[in-house]
Parts: sequence; structure tokens; C-alpha cells
Amino acid sequence: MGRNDSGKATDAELQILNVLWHSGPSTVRDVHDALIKMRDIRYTTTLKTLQVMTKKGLVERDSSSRAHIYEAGVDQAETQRELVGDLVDKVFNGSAAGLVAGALSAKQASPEEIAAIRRLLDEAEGGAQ
Amino acid sequence: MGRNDSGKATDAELQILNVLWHSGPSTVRDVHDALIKMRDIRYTTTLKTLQVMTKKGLVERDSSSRAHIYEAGVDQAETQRELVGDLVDKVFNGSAAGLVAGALSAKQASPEEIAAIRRLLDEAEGGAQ
DNA sequence: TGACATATACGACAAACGTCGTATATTATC
DNA sequence: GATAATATACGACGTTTGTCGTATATGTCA
Repeated sequence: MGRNDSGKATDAELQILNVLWHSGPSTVRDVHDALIKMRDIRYTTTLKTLQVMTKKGLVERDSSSRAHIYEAGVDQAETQRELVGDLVDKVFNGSAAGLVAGALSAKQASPEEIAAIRRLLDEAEGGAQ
Repeated sequence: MGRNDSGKATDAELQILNVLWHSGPSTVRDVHDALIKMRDIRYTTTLKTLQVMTKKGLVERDSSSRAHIYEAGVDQAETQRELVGDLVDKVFNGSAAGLVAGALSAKQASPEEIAAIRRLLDEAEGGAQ
């Protein structure tokens, strides 16, 4: 098929990255314990995915101890930026406003969230000019 | 592999949906002419993808004339909503504000766009309460 | 009426994904 | 020291995705 030659994380890999971003350096067992709370999955599947991610550079492995320690190899904010940017280009024709409209109608932001977004807009305006 | 049993559009399919949303009902030739401007692709690939999309219900086909007419079978706004919602859940832990932050840092919204987003927030606030 | 253009149908293929089972090595525990 | 627990390595499988080539039907036109 052949198009994900870039280091793009798949859905399963993204789920693991979320665990690592949240918990910091972890063993396979740690990651697996987190995953098993969300869905049915075998230990070796978690292990294999982490091994693939290592080859892709998505995680870094410290294999000095018996239970290898994995940590995220990509920055969370940067990854989020990429994914959002891709989505905006893919289905919103590059319009950030379109995406925000979609987000608001999909997720029903709370008043606190809306206030937070307003602050972000202030910053964006101040920083851009 | 087996997990996209839902009617979720893939990237290639999304690209075609964008063409159809923009141009309305089109022949394979029409769609292909649009795609070829963006990337190298054979006519039969476009055709095949449209046939698969028909089976998935992503497009609707009128085969009364020799050159079949395809049109989008899913709503644009609804599709956008789904994709944004998925992304928010997947990498922003459900936080719409997080996604907006990502969007703003990824795409550098223009002053006009920022103003548009502010209006959306006003509406969201008014409608939610 | 041929020759050519253009349409659909569909089989096939390589790569990626997600998944798991099995083999094997290492550490604990009795 | 034998047994059980736990770790990594890795081959394999069923699907999906994206891609294309080939076969075949239908229309056009000199």
C-alpha cells in the first residue's frame, strides 16, 4: 500500500504515546496495564507495538535493565500541532475557523473552555502582529 | 487487520469527498481531473476508489447514463464534526480548547479568521446557556 | 463498418496495521 | 536446583488501503 513512510503515528501508537506523555518513562507492563483499562489487548501486542514504534523513532528504549524502559520520542505539543494541521488541510481547506466551528459543534465546550479559547485568541492576535 | 468496520472515510476517500462537496454530482472523469491536479494517479484508481466508496455508502451512484454520476453520500459538516471529535478524543483528551490551541499554533490564523472564531464563541455561549 | 476513444468491472499486489501465539531467556520462589 | 513467573524476540495471519493492469462493453466518427 505504502504511504506512511513518514514517522506518523497510527491510532494504536497514538494511544500508547498518550500513556507515555501522561506517565513518563514506563515499562511494557506499565503501558499495558494502562491500555488494558481501555480495551481488550494482549501483553505481546503492546510489546510488539512498542518495538515497532522504536524502529519508527516514536519512542526511545532503554534496554539496560531486564524490563526495558520506554519513553516518548516525539513531543506532545508538536505531534498535536501536526495532527491538527493535517486535519485542517484535509477537510477544512486550510481554514482554522472551520475547524473551530467543527470542534465547538462536536464537543460542546464548557464556559471555562470558551474563556480559555478567548485567551488563546488574544495571544494569537498579539503574537501575529 | 479489521477495525474500520464503521463507514469511516480513508484519506484517499476524503480527498474525493472534498471534490464532490465542492463540485457537486460528477462523473469519474470529473473527479479524476480534479485529483490529477493534486497528485499522480491513474484513472482506474479513481474509478475503483469510487466503487469502494459506493459499497461503503460514502457516495451515491446514478448509473442510468453510460458515464455514471457520483455524488457525496455523507454530509460535509457532519463528517467534519466526526473527524474533529475523534481527534479531540484521541490526542487532546476531550479538550476543545487544546485543539484550538493546536490549530492556532499550526496554522497561524489571519485576523479575519480570528474574528470569525470569536463570533463562533459568542454563538456557542449564547446557545449553550 | 471498421478503428478508435472512453466507460465500467474486477482481479491482483505490495505495504501497513493490529493482533496474537510460540519460542526463549532471565529472574523469583519454594 | 526445580518450578513458576515474567521478560523480550519474532514469525505469522487476516484486513484494509491504495494502486494498477487487463478485460470488456459502449459510444463516436472517418
